[in-house]
Amino acid sequence: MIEPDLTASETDAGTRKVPTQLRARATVDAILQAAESIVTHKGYEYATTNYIAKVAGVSIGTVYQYFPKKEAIIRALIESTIINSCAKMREQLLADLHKPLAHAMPLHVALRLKMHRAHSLVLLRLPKNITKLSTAHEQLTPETFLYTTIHAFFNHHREEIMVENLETAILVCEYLVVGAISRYLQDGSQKITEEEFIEQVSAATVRYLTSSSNPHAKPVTRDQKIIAKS
Amino acid sequence: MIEPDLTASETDAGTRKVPTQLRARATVDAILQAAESIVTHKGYEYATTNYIAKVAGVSIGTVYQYFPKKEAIIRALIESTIINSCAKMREQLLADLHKPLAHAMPLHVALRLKMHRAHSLVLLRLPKNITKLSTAHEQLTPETFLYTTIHAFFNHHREEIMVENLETAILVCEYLVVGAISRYLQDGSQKITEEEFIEQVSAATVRYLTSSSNPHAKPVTRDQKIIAKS
Amino acid sequence: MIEPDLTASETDAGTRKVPTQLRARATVDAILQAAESIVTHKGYEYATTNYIAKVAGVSIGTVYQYFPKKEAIIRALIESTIINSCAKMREQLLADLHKPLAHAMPLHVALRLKMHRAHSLVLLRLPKNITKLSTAHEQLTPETFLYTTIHAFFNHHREEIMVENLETAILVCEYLVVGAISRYLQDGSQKITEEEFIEQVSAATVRYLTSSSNPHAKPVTRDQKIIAKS
Amino acid sequence: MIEPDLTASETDAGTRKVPTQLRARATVDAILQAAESIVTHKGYEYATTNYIAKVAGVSIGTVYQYFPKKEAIIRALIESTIINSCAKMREQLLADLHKPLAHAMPLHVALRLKMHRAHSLVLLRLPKNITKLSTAHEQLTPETFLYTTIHAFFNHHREEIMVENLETAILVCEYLVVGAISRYLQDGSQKITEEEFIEQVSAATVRYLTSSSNPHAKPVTRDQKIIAKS
DNA sequence: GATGAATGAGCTTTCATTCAT
DNA sequence: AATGAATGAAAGCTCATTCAT
Repeated sequence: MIEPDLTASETDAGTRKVPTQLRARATVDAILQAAESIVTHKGYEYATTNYIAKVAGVSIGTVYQYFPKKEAIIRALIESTIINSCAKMREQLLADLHKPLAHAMPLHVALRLKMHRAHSLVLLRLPKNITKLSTAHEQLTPETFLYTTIHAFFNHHREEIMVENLETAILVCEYLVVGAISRYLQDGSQKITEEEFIEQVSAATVRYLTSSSNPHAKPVTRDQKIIAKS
Repeated sequence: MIEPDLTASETDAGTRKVPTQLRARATVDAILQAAESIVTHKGYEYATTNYIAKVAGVSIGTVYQYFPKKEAIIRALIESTIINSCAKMREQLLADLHKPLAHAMPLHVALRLKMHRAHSLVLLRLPKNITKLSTAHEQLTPETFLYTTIHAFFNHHREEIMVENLETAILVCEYLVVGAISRYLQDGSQKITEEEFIEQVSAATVRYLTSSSNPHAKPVTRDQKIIAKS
Repeated sequence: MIEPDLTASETDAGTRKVPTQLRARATVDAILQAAESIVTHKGYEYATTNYIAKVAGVSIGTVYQYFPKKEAIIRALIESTIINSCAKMREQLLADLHKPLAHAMPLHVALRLKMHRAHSLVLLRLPKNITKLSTAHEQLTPETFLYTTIHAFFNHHREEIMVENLETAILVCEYLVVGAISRYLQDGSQKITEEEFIEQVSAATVRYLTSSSNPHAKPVTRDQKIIAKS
Repeated sequence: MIEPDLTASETDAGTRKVPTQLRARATVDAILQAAESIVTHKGYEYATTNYIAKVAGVSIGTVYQYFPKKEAIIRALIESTIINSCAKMREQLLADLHKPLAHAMPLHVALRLKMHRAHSLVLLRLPKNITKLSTAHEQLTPETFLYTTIHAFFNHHREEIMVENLETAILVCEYLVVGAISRYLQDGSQKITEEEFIEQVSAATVRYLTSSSNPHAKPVTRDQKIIAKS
């Protein structure tokens, strides 16, 4: 197991509870890491409780001391992965708030791709594929967690965006970006480099946002389009 | 497929074998339909062989007469679903070949959405989530089945498309359209109507294809395209 | 397993379902017998599903083909034991209907003792000790099953019985007889022979029934008592 | 018991050991009370060692400091319950020694009912249902504990009792009274009030004891008794 | 002594698969 | 060919017990 008193020196005069809690925390982390590792590298069907315990280096009894049922392990895994990933994405979104869309978007797509690559199965597949989990996880999605920040980000670029309804724009961008990343990751065939993928998807998203939403109605856009088309 | 030349034998001048083979075909279909129904309405975890047999109205022994293992049922289900769906899409793509992109794309997105809605789990989730199946199904995807047709379709609209590399354009469009549809279907929240979704995603795709690859250069892009194309 | 076509000759022209059902019936019986044997000879705590299957000579899967959960095995065991035992007791009670109480009672007590000896754990201990079973088995007791017959029996001897309230008499007799038998069987110490036990308990019951219910009020009885006491 | 001479050591002139032992006594009591509470209110199957520890407000390690195995907790619980209950019953039996049977019996039945109601599961069910305990507990029964006193009580009423063999009379009375109480308590149906139950069972017992052993012989019985006694 | 995290044998139950009929 | 009873490896989970702190 992981060293139980790594930080014991700092609270040596503290209660006995501290090392206890540290040890427990380490155990929980080991279990969650084992679960993620198995799900990612071998597939959800291999994530049996006994195997998770084995990989985590603890006994099955210990697993059940911290998680009442297998479902709870997966739930916790999804939760912590989403929270961690979203924290990073939120950070970046805020950092890039003042950059123009065309600069910020590729950075955002790149980070999201990185996040999804690292936790692809957890972020994309587990929540919706395990029927038992679905109900409880309807709001536990990266989208929900990021919504406020994304909204702020889009709002900050409101003038660049030609789509009338901002809500629709946000939603469709989410569908496009996350959907494309998801397909890209699932599609093992290396027909396109990561850099190009990021560039193309960002470009598509930015164009979607910055062109007028109705290409047949708005004169300004129409002109652009006519030019492009001619 | 299990009996690839079954329809061929139907023309065998009414031997005693025909009704037998017809019955076999009916049994196989019943099993596949039962499997799809269960996967779609109850979830993959409910698709046990015994339950599939029950829903199909045959005995478990019969199921194993036609499919050597459970995996084979799922494989056949995916295969037939993909083949059927792709046949329809191919048909439409060819029918719309002569319409401008901006007209054809929404029709295509709408049909794909319809196909995925009907067979969402089969088309999107089963293949990649059942680790054991993945290996054998790397090429068994709608994309592979549709590739030639899609390529023809895009080629036919080559002059409308500003993206230099057509392969890239095709790939990215697939990622965007299928990805977005997949996310939309998984996202139960009805934040956007189907019509609007189709319109927005089509618009995004068309703009991606028809805008110049460098969104910052104004009219020059058109020249670039001409240059690139010449 | 038990010979599946023992009686096949009689229904040889019958459906294929008959041997099937016979086989299934034999399996169910084997399971129930195994369960009773284990509960009786080793104790309820040894009645694990795997061990029951082993003793029954079937696989654990087979057990679960006939019983949805362990509880159901025990339930079925109690049920069939009670039904069989009560059928025999009912028969005897009716046969002895016309004998005077003092003759019929020892016969009844003897049979009940025999029944309880054979199925002591099942009849006496399982139903009330397994918390999960209690609820469903509140009316599934030998008393409930025998009530009508016992009532008829007592009614037939109404004139011999001095207890005013017949319901009370029946109830108290049940408590006394079954309770005493239960204690006798649990008490391994052979301080009294079975014959004497039967005689004494019968005597006690008959005296309880045939003496006046209020020894202080009824003159006839009182006289008897005064005589006895003097 | 675990500390059989604890009360003795309390007189040890207040050494440092006394508070320690007092605490130990309190801990043991807390554990036993927790065990009884769980067995009584939730059922034996809920009496896990961890849960007992929790209810007792001590750690599982502490439980195992006082009891080497779970069995020992149950054993001690039965023991202390029996000892306490029997002490009370012995007291009353001696107090009622000089009352006539017909007066003393209802009082005794009432007290026994009260004792059994309070500790029904412990007194009646635990000892015999836990196979592992049975062996060691063959003599650890209320009957064994009370035997001397009951014998004295019956002996004191010897002239009232018509049953020739006093040992038999005592045994059968125990079977009848305890058995009936046991059934009455298990039978949740309130078909009879407690008062009436006590009255009826007492009456039955008294009649059993005070009637001649041959119910068909009229007054002769008395002579028999005199003969038997002389 | 006291704590409670950790252990692991063993329980209930499921389900893909086999095989006698 | 069709049936469905039977199989048994393996899953999820419990709980008496141990042991480092």
